[in-house]
Amino acid sequence: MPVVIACRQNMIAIQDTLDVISGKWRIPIIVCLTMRPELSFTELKEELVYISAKVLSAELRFMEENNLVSREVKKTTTLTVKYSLTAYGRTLERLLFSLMDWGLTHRVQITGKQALEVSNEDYINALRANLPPVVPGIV
Amino acid sequence: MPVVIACRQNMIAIQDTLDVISGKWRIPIIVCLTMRPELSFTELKEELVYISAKVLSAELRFMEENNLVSREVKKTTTLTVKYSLTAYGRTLERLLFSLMDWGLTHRVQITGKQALEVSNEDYINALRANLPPVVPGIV
DNA sequence: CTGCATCCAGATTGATACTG
DNA sequence: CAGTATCAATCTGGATGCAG
Repeated sequence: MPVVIACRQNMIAIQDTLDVISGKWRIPIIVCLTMRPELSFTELKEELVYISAKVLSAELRFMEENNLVSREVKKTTTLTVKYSLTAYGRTLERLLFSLMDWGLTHRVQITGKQALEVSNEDYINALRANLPPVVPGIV
Repeated sequence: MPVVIACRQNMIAIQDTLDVISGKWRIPIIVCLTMRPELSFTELKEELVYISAKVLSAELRFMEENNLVSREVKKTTTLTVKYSLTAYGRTLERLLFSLMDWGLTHRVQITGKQALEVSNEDYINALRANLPPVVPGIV
């Protein structure tokens, strides 16, 4: 039996996790909500700089369905909605550190340099232009 | 300063790792080469069941450029090329177990069931139809 | 303010056919 | 056997405009 069939349960589990954290904005959203535990839709949108309302909305709903984010409507004078990570959502933190550690090592492995230095400006431009600020041709 | 800017170096590191392991076939390829440490192009293609030669070729070259896979040409009577994980490629293993653990927990969290049972046949059909065998609407 | 609907562009993956 | 080239489909993310 092919390995890809025999190991399917394990690979599906890995893929499930990747599905939850893949995409252009999922990691940034999680990091924002980690650093600033409660944010409104507009605050999140400003933190994320170039995300569109449609995409932010879709991502937040996806994360809600996955129990990672809680959505709380505040009925003050003006309607606001507060988003925050659930306790379960915070279990992703350890995983993100593991991913970060490997990624930092990988930069060294591939480029021989200690870390990638990206200026604020370059990073903002990369976000706008929809280009990841990575070493061209590698990674 | 927006969180997404202030934390850019960390997020880039996470994204670097995700870029290396994301995509339909990267995880399956790594798992195949873990279970069977040396495989030819055709053997790999058979293990992966529905991958096309073009995609397999592109993925292997990408992984070679990232030092994860080594490519060795054997000049016997007939040309064969053996692929295997490098020592560096095997450093991904720990990460994959972390991803797998979270994914298994996630299934329980979302569906309330201990694990997803997918038959060989269903999994093969999903590979062919280009559909991940996941819970519809969730994950 | 908080989103949804529509339409659209670019990237990813695949099918098919062909080469050294 | 080990790929490459070309063309097509599908998927993701985005721009714009509108509504509760």
